Amino acid sequence: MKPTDAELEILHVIWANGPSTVRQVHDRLSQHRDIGYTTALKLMQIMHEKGLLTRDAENKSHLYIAAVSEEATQRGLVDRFIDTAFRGSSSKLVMQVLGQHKASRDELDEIKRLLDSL
Amino acid sequence: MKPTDAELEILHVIWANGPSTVRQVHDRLSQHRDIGYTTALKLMQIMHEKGLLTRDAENKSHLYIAAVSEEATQRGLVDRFIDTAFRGSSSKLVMQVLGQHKASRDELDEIKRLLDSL
DNA sequence: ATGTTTGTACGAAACTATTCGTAGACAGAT
DNA sequence: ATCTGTCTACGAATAGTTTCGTACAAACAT
Repeated sequence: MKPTDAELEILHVIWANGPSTVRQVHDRLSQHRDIGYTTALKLMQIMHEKGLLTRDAENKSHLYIAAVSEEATQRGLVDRFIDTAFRGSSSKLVMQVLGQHKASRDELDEIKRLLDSL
Repeated sequence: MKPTDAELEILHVIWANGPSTVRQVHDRLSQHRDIGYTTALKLMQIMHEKGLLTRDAENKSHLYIAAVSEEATQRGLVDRFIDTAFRGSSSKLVMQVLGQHKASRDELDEIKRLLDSL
């Protein structure tokens, strides 16, 4: 249910580009780090078994499709992260992030708008 | 450098209670979940090897002391989390958290104050 | 038709995290 | 002295992740 780090990398590629072949995903990943083609393939096969990806095997090169949405996945990850790293305190996490990372003025404004609506 | 989930559990206990024996940590962890005494011991020994804990071995029951601060540890975890789960967008993470988790009015006010100061 | 490229499938190695059993040291009680 | 309880140390089983080598099938080019 919880994607591993390597699985998340692949999900991000597919979320960004839509349904993709192993070749396409591997090409993308290779730009950032060393990873063998069969490694990407194996990961995507495992993700298929786990239900993270579905696939269309009509053509020789199968097309892999995200079976989980970015939103829902991130929600689950955030939940877990708040529990393990911040013992359940979401506001502590927010304070940490805002104190640490510089967001652009636009982003800050967007956050402020959201805050006012709560 | 990056504590695992089980290691974080232990760090949280020690951050909260100060230097502790294995017995004390285990008693605390047992309240929440099943965990053998020797499992806690082994984890804390490994954390000692890794440099996450130091220890005072004067007495028979060693006293384990956090070698990393809660702040610094969480900062590292957040950095990594933003990268892997949100591809570097800290504001997306904040939006997610605020949209999803209800913080108290006081917490929201505190966050707003922080935002205004940025 | 044969060799090259491109793909999937399978299995295993390397690594890490988690778990606990067993052994042995040591202190205190009888 | 010996028994009991508490502690550390050690090692090993298990499970999950990440990695890739090897094998084999299919498509394509010559």
